[in-house]
Amino acid sequence: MQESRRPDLAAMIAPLGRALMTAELPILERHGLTMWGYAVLLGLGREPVYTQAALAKSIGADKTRIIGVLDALQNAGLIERGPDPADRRVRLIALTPLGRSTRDRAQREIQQQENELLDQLTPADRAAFLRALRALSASVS
Amino acid sequence: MQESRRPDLAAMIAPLGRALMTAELPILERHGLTMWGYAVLLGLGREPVYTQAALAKSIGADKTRIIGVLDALQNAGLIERGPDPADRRVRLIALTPLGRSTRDRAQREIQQQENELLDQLTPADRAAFLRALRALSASVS
DNA sequence: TATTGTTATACTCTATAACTATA
DNA sequence: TATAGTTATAGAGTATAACAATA
Repeated sequence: MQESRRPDLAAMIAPLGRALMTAELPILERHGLTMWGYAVLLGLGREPVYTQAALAKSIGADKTRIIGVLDALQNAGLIERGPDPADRRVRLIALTPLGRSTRDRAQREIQQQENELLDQLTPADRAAFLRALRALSASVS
Repeated sequence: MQESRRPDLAAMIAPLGRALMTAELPILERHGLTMWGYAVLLGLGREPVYTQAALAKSIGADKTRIIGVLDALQNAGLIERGPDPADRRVRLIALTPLGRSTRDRAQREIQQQENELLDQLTPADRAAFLRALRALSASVS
Protein backbone atom coordinates (compact mmCIF):
# COMPACT_ATOMS: atom_id res chain seq x y z
CA MET A 1 0.00 0.00 0.00
CA GLN A 2 1.37 3.37 -0.97
CA GLU A 3 1.11 6.25 1.44
CA SER A 4 -0.34 9.39 -0.03
CA ARG A 5 2.22 12.09 -0.75
CA ARG A 6 2.99 14.53 1.97
CA PRO A 7 5.43 17.35 2.68
CA ASP A 8 8.57 16.41 4.59
CA LEU A 9 8.02 16.25 8.32
CA ALA A 10 11.03 18.46 8.86
CA ALA A 11 9.73 21.04 6.38
CA MET A 12 6.56 21.37 8.44
CA ILE A 13 7.90 20.90 11.95
CA ALA A 14 10.97 23.11 11.85
CA PRO A 15 9.17 26.29 10.68
CA LEU A 16 6.33 25.55 13.08
CA GLY A 17 8.80 25.37 15.92
CA ARG A 18 10.38 28.66 14.89
CA ALA A 19 6.97 30.30 14.69
CA LEU A 20 6.01 29.06 18.14
CA MET A 21 9.26 30.35 19.61
CA THR A 22 8.82 33.73 17.97
CA ALA A 23 5.30 33.95 19.35
CA GLU A 24 6.59 33.19 22.83
CA LEU A 25 9.16 35.93 22.89
CA PRO A 26 6.83 38.81 23.84
CA ILE A 27 5.41 36.76 26.70
CA LEU A 28 8.84 35.86 28.00
CA GLU A 29 9.94 39.46 27.71
CA ARG A 30 7.04 40.60 29.84
CA HIS A 31 8.28 38.23 32.52
CA GLY A 32 11.87 39.36 32.15
CA LEU A 33 13.01 36.06 30.67
CA THR A 34 15.04 35.08 27.65
CA MET A 35 14.39 31.90 25.70
CA TRP A 36 17.41 30.18 27.25
CA GLY A 37 16.54 31.49 30.69
CA TYR A 38 13.07 30.03 30.36
CA ALA A 39 14.54 26.75 29.10
CA VAL A 40 16.73 26.60 32.20
CA LEU A 41 13.78 27.24 34.50
CA LEU A 42 11.84 24.48 32.76
CA GLY A 43 14.80 22.14 33.02
CA LEU A 44 15.13 22.80 36.74
CA GLY A 45 11.58 21.66 37.32
CA ARG A 46 12.18 18.10 36.32
CA GLU A 47 14.77 16.75 38.74
CA PRO A 48 16.05 18.05 42.04
CA VAL A 49 19.84 18.02 41.81
CA TYR A 50 21.74 19.70 39.04
CA THR A 51 25.27 20.31 38.01
CA GLN A 52 25.62 22.96 35.38
CA ALA A 53 26.86 20.49 32.79
CA ALA A 54 23.96 18.10 33.39
CA LEU A 55 21.51 20.96 33.23
CA ALA A 56 22.98 22.24 29.99
CA LYS A 57 22.87 18.82 28.40
CA SER A 58 19.28 18.24 29.47
CA ILE A 59 18.12 21.34 27.65
CA GLY A 60 20.24 20.73 24.59
CA ALA A 61 22.75 23.46 25.23
CA ASP A 62 26.48 23.66 25.65
CA LYS A 63 27.86 24.01 29.18
CA THR A 64 29.71 27.14 28.15
CA ARG A 65 26.58 28.70 26.76
CA ILE A 66 24.40 28.68 29.85
CA ILE A 67 26.89 30.37 32.16
CA GLY A 68 25.74 33.86 31.25
CA VAL A 69 22.16 32.66 31.44
CA LEU A 70 22.71 31.34 34.95
CA ASP A 71 24.41 34.59 35.97
CA ALA A 72 21.39 36.56 34.82
CA LEU A 73 18.89 34.24 36.49
CA GLN A 74 20.87 34.39 39.71
CA ASN A 75 21.08 38.18 39.61
CA ALA A 76 17.31 38.28 39.13
CA GLY A 77 16.81 36.03 42.13
CA LEU A 78 15.22 33.24 40.14
CA ILE A 79 17.76 30.55 40.92
CA GLU A 80 20.24 29.75 43.65
CA ARG A 81 23.71 28.58 42.75
CA GLY A 82 26.10 27.32 45.37
CA PRO A 83 29.01 24.94 45.69
CA ASP A 84 28.28 21.33 46.45
CA PRO A 85 29.74 20.61 49.91
CA ALA A 86 30.52 17.08 48.84
CA ASP A 87 32.46 18.11 45.74
CA ARG A 88 33.48 21.70 45.69
CA ARG A 89 34.07 21.67 41.95
CA VAL A 90 30.38 21.45 41.16
CA ARG A 91 27.73 24.14 41.60
CA LEU A 92 24.28 22.99 42.56
CA ILE A 93 21.45 24.87 40.91
CA ALA A 94 17.99 25.21 42.40
CA LEU A 95 14.87 27.22 41.70
CA THR A 96 13.92 29.92 44.18
CA PRO A 97 10.24 30.40 45.02
CA LEU A 98 10.31 33.49 42.80
CA GLY A 99 11.87 31.48 40.01
CA ARG A 100 9.20 28.84 40.29
CA SER A 101 6.32 31.29 40.29
CA THR A 102 7.79 33.28 37.41
CA ARG A 103 8.24 30.14 35.38
CA ASP A 104 4.71 28.98 36.14
CA ARG A 105 3.12 32.28 35.23
CA ALA A 106 5.03 32.48 31.96
CA GLN A 107 4.21 28.90 31.11
CA ARG A 108 0.54 29.47 31.77
CA GLU A 109 0.44 32.33 29.28
CA ILE A 110 2.47 30.43 26.73
CA GLN A 111 0.26 27.38 26.87
CA GLN A 112 -2.87 29.51 26.67
CA GLN A 113 -1.54 30.99 23.47
CA GLU A 114 -0.63 27.57 22.16
CA ASN A 115 -4.10 26.32 22.99
CA GLU A 116 -5.60 28.98 20.77
CA LEU A 117 -3.60 27.53 17.91
CA LEU A 118 -4.70 24.01 18.78
CA ASP A 119 -8.34 25.09 18.88
CA GLN A 120 -8.56 24.74 15.11
CA LEU A 121 -8.19 20.98 15.48
CA THR A 122 -11.01 18.60 16.30
CA PRO A 123 -10.83 17.33 19.89
CA ALA A 124 -9.85 13.88 18.65
CA ASP A 125 -7.09 15.18 16.37
CA ARG A 126 -5.86 17.48 19.07
CA ALA A 127 -5.54 14.66 21.56
CA ALA A 128 -3.88 12.40 19.00
CA PHE A 129 -1.52 15.18 17.96
CA LEU A 130 -0.36 15.81 21.50
CA ARG A 131 -0.04 12.09 22.18
CA ALA A 132 2.00 11.56 19.02
CA LEU A 133 4.12 14.61 19.69
CA ARG A 134 5.04 13.39 23.15
CA ALA A 135 6.05 10.02 21.76
CA LEU A 136 8.11 11.42 18.91
CA SER A 137 9.70 14.03 21.12
CA ALA A 138 10.74 11.40 23.64
CA SER A 139 12.18 9.13 20.97
CA VAL A 140 14.60 11.71 19.60
CA SER A 141 15.89 13.21 22.85
CA MET B 1 -12.96 21.44 32.13
CA GLN B 2 -9.26 21.57 32.78
CA GLU B 3 -6.85 20.16 30.26
CA SER B 4 -4.30 17.79 31.67
CA ARG B 5 -0.83 19.23 32.05
CA ARG B 6 1.51 18.96 29.13
CA PRO B 7 4.94 20.19 28.09
CA ASP B 8 5.01 23.34 26.00
CA LEU B 9 4.37 22.69 22.35
CA ALA B 10 7.44 24.69 21.44
CA ALA B 11 9.58 22.70 23.85
CA MET B 12 8.61 19.51 22.05
CA ILE B 13 8.38 20.74 18.48
CA ALA B 14 11.53 22.83 18.20
CA PRO B 15 13.95 20.10 19.35
CA LEU B 16 12.09 17.57 17.23
CA GLY B 17 12.57 19.78 14.19
CA ARG B 18 16.26 20.16 14.95
CA ALA B 19 16.64 16.39 15.32
CA LEU B 20 14.87 15.75 12.02
CA MET B 21 17.09 18.25 10.23
CA THR B 22 20.22 16.73 11.72
CA ALA B 23 19.08 13.28 10.62
CA GLU B 24 18.53 14.57 7.09
CA LEU B 25 22.01 15.98 6.68
CA PRO B 26 23.81 12.73 5.78
CA ILE B 27 21.16 11.97 3.16
CA LEU B 28 21.44 15.40 1.63
CA GLU B 29 25.21 15.17 1.65
CA ARG B 30 25.08 11.92 -0.29
CA HIS B 31 23.08 13.76 -2.95
CA GLY B 32 25.44 16.72 -2.93
CA LEU B 33 22.89 19.04 -1.39
CA THR B 34 22.92 21.46 1.48
CA MET B 35 19.87 22.14 3.62
CA TRP B 36 19.21 25.46 1.91
CA GLY B 37 19.86 23.96 -1.49
CA TYR B 38 17.29 21.29 -0.79
CA ALA B 39 14.86 23.91 0.48
CA VAL B 40 15.26 25.81 -2.78
CA LEU B 41 14.64 22.69 -4.85
CA LEU B 42 11.51 21.99 -2.81
CA GLY B 43 10.36 25.58 -3.21
CA LEU B 44 10.82 25.42 -6.98
CA GLY B 45 8.47 22.47 -7.18
CA ARG B 46 5.43 24.37 -6.09
CA GLU B 47 4.94 27.13 -8.64
CA PRO B 48 6.38 27.64 -12.11
CA VAL B 49 7.74 31.18 -12.22
CA TYR B 50 10.16 32.55 -9.71
CA THR B 51 12.06 35.68 -9.04
CA GLN B 52 14.85 35.21 -6.54
CA ALA B 53 13.21 37.44 -3.99
CA ALA B 54 9.89 35.59 -4.22
CA LEU B 55 11.66 32.26 -3.97
CA ALA B 56 13.63 33.38 -0.94
CA LYS B 57 10.54 34.62 0.81
CA SER B 58 8.61 31.43 0.09
CA ILE B 59 11.22 29.32 1.87
CA GLY B 60 11.65 31.72 4.76
CA ALA B 61 15.04 33.03 3.74
CA ASP B 62 16.54 36.40 3.00
CA LYS B 63 17.13 37.30 -0.65
CA THR B 64 20.79 37.93 0.08
CA ARG B 65 21.17 34.55 1.68
CA ILE B 66 20.16 32.33 -1.19
CA ILE B 67 22.46 33.85 -3.79
CA GLY B 68 25.35 31.58 -2.96
CA VAL B 69 22.92 28.69 -2.77
CA LEU B 70 21.63 29.47 -6.26
CA ASP B 71 25.19 29.79 -7.57
CA ALA B 72 26.02 26.32 -6.27
CA LEU B 73 22.83 24.77 -7.61
CA GLN B 74 23.44 26.34 -11.00
CA ASN B 75 27.05 25.14 -11.10
CA ALA B 76 25.83 21.66 -10.28
CA GLY B 77 23.32 21.83 -13.12
CA LEU B 78 20.31 21.48 -10.86
CA ILE B 79 18.66 24.78 -11.73
CA GLU B 80 18.60 27.19 -14.64
CA ARG B 81 18.83 30.89 -13.98
CA GLY B 82 18.36 33.40 -16.74
CA PRO B 83 17.20 36.96 -17.22
CA ASP B 84 13.52 37.58 -17.76
CA PRO B 85 13.16 38.96 -21.31
CA ALA B 86 10.28 41.10 -20.16
CA ASP B 87 12.24 42.73 -17.32
CA ARG B 88 15.94 42.25 -17.50
CA ARG B 89 16.39 43.09 -13.84
CA VAL B 90 14.84 39.82 -12.70
CA ARG B 91 16.28 36.34 -13.02
CA LEU B 92 13.89 33.49 -13.61
CA ILE B 93 14.70 30.28 -11.79
CA ALA B 94 13.66 26.83 -13.00
CA LEU B 95 14.48 23.25 -12.11
CA THR B 96 16.46 21.24 -14.64
CA PRO B 97 15.53 17.58 -15.16
CA LEU B 98 18.59 16.67 -13.12
CA GLY B 99 17.49 19.03 -10.39
CA ARG B 100 14.06 17.49 -10.29
CA SER B 101 15.31 13.92 -10.16
CA THR B 102 17.92 14.76 -7.52
CA ARG B 103 15.31 16.44 -5.39
CA ASP B 104 12.92 13.51 -5.78
CA ARG B 105 15.52 10.90 -4.90
CA ALA B 106 16.64 12.81 -1.83
CA GLN B 107 13.07 13.38 -0.74
CA ARG B 108 12.26 9.70 -1.11
CA GLU B 109 15.09 8.75 1.23
CA ILE B 110 14.23 11.47 3.69
CA GLN B 111 10.60 10.49 3.90
CA GLN B 112 11.50 6.81 4.23
CA GLN B 113 13.61 7.72 7.24
CA GLU B 114 10.84 9.86 8.65
CA ASN B 115 8.39 7.01 8.14
CA GLU B 116 10.51 4.79 10.35
CA LEU B 117 10.09 7.33 13.11
CA LEU B 118 6.35 7.50 12.52
CA ASP B 119 6.06 3.71 12.66
CA GLN B 120 5.98 3.83 16.43
CA LEU B 121 2.55 5.49 16.24
CA THR B 122 -0.71 3.68 15.79
CA PRO B 123 -2.10 4.07 12.27
CA ALA B 124 -4.87 6.28 13.60
CA ASP B 125 -2.53 8.52 15.59
CA ARG B 126 -0.16 8.70 12.67
CA ALA B 127 -2.87 9.86 10.32
CA ALA B 128 -4.19 12.36 12.85
CA PHE B 129 -0.71 13.64 13.56
CA LEU B 130 0.00 14.31 9.90
CA ARG B 131 -3.40 15.88 9.41
CA ALA B 132 -2.95 18.15 12.41
CA LEU B 133 0.59 19.01 11.42
CA ARG B 134 -0.50 20.11 7.98
CA ALA B 135 -3.19 22.33 9.45
CA LEU B 136 -0.92 23.91 12.05
CA SER B 137 1.89 24.36 9.58
CA ALA B 138 -0.41 26.11 7.14
CA SER B 139 -1.81 28.41 9.79
CA VAL B 140 1.55 29.83 10.82
CA SER B 141 3.16 30.31 7.42
C1' DT C 1 45.33 12.44 35.50
C1' DA C 2 40.41 13.61 35.19
C1' DT C 3 36.53 16.68 35.88
C1' DT C 4 33.69 21.19 36.90
C1' DG C 5 33.14 25.53 35.90
C1' DT C 6 35.02 29.51 33.54
C1' DT C 7 37.11 32.46 30.08
C1' DA C 8 38.98 33.47 25.53
C1' DT C 9 39.10 32.65 20.76
C1' DA C 10 37.42 31.51 16.33
C1' DC C 11 33.88 30.28 13.31
C1' DT C 12 29.25 30.10 11.29
C1' DC C 13 25.09 32.05 10.37
C1' DT C 14 22.25 35.90 9.68
C1' DA C 15 20.86 40.72 9.11
C1' DT C 16 21.83 45.46 7.41
C1' DA C 17 23.51 48.51 4.39
C1' DA C 18 25.66 50.02 0.16
C1' DC C 19 26.29 49.20 -5.02
C1' DT C 20 24.84 47.98 -10.22
C1' DA C 21 21.78 47.54 -13.68
C1' DT C 22 17.65 48.06 -15.28
C1' DA C 23 12.97 50.18 -15.25
C1' DT D 1 12.79 57.37 -8.23
C1' DA D 2 12.11 52.74 -7.49
C1' DT D 3 13.17 47.71 -7.84
C1' DA D 4 15.98 42.98 -8.60
C1' DG D 5 20.00 41.18 -7.84
C1' DT D 6 24.59 41.43 -5.93
C1' DT D 7 28.37 42.41 -2.81
C1' DA D 8 30.45 44.01 1.53
C1' DT D 9 30.22 44.81 6.25
C1' DA D 10 28.85 44.09 10.82
C1' DG D 11 26.47 41.58 14.39
C1' DA D 12 24.58 37.60 16.94
C1' DG D 13 24.89 33.03 18.08
C1' DT D 14 27.53 28.96 18.58
C1' DA D 15 31.39 25.79 19.00
C1' DT D 16 36.28 24.81 20.19
C1' DA D 17 40.13 25.26 22.88
C1' DA D 18 42.71 26.75 26.79
C1' DC D 19 42.71 27.77 31.92
C1' DA D 20 42.07 27.47 37.23
C1' DA D 21 40.27 24.85 41.01
C1' DT D 22 39.31 20.57 42.93
C1' DA D 23 39.16 15.61 43.05
